[in-house]
Amino acid sequence: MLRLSKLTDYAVVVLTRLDDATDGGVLTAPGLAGATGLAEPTVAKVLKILAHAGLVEGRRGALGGYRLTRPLADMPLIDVITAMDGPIALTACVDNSFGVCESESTCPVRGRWDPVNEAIRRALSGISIADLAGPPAVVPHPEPASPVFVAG
Amino acid sequence: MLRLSKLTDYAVVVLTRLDDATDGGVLTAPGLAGATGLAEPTVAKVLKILAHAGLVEGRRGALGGYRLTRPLADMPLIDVITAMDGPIALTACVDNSFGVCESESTCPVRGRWDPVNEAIRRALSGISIADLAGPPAVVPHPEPASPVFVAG
DNA sequence: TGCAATCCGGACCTTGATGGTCCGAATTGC
DNA sequence: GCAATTCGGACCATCAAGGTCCGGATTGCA
Ligand code: SF4
Ligand code: SF4
Repeated sequence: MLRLSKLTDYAVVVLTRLDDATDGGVLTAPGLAGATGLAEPTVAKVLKILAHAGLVEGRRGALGGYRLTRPLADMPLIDVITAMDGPIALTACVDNSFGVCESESTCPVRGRWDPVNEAIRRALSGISIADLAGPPAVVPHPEPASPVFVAG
Repeated sequence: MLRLSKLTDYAVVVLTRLDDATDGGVLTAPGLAGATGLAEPTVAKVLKILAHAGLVEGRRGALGGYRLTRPLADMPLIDVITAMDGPIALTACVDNSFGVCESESTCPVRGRWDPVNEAIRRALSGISIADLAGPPAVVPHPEPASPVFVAG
């Protein structure tokens, strides 16, 4: 259903909670688990992946924990999605991938999905995590469609 | 990876092939399978789902087959995705769904995904199947981001 | 110096959805 | 009446995602 993975969803929740203590302090994985209501191993896994992508920073040892590397306003949503779910790729044939699709030779839409991917990437790049956690942002219907393709 | 299902991809392929004979004629499922290089049962399944959604029309009996109900230019991509993969729903908490998420009570981003869904829906509504099958449509980078949220 | 707390990395298994296949029933043209 | 074709549903296999667990490394404290 064009649904992103649960881990990505949890990542956003954890990131917003992690914003509660950004002033030098760190939060532990069990602490975040308790704050978010998620299972501890799951939160730990999410934090590990986020740390691997550089979105959060982990400090080991006693009094260790996780800390944001950037304010949430400077963290676009696409970065989180890319970190958790991998790059945006609606179909198997992206960029220059071969051999993944059985009918790549006779397919008339071979490589035509790239603009669609670009459109979604652009839509997701304009949204930051702060927008998802901030005040009840209103959607003002800015423009009807902003067409991506030029009519041939 | 924010990837839509293969069936949706195949649906687009079948639809573009189905456009080859729209002038009253119909195409059979095995014929389309041969033209697309996909397995016959898979094509049949795709056509059944598309027929159920009203995107194609099936005629039974001898000399039966499938036919497009609309030109591809009037068939936005989101209709095909909705027909195959169901409605666009990035997370479990869409609109007014309860009980699906375990941490729906303590989640700070509860319901905040709806604008994101809207953004993607809008991006996908501006693209038709004809754009995917037509000439090598150029992407002109119309606007940088077209922000969905208003800065609070 | 020893100990406890915490992150780190990987491997493992379980589950759910998806993809793919098949068969019987209904319908239409000859 | 017969053959051809779609229609509808059920069925099973496969795969990736979700979730869990353990050992090792690092840091602060007594
Ligand atoms: S080659 Fe065609 S069928 Fe294969 S993944 Fe690309 S668009 Fe889909
Ligand atoms: S309530 Fe929160 S955690 Fe649950 S699906 Fe919605 S955004 Fe995700």
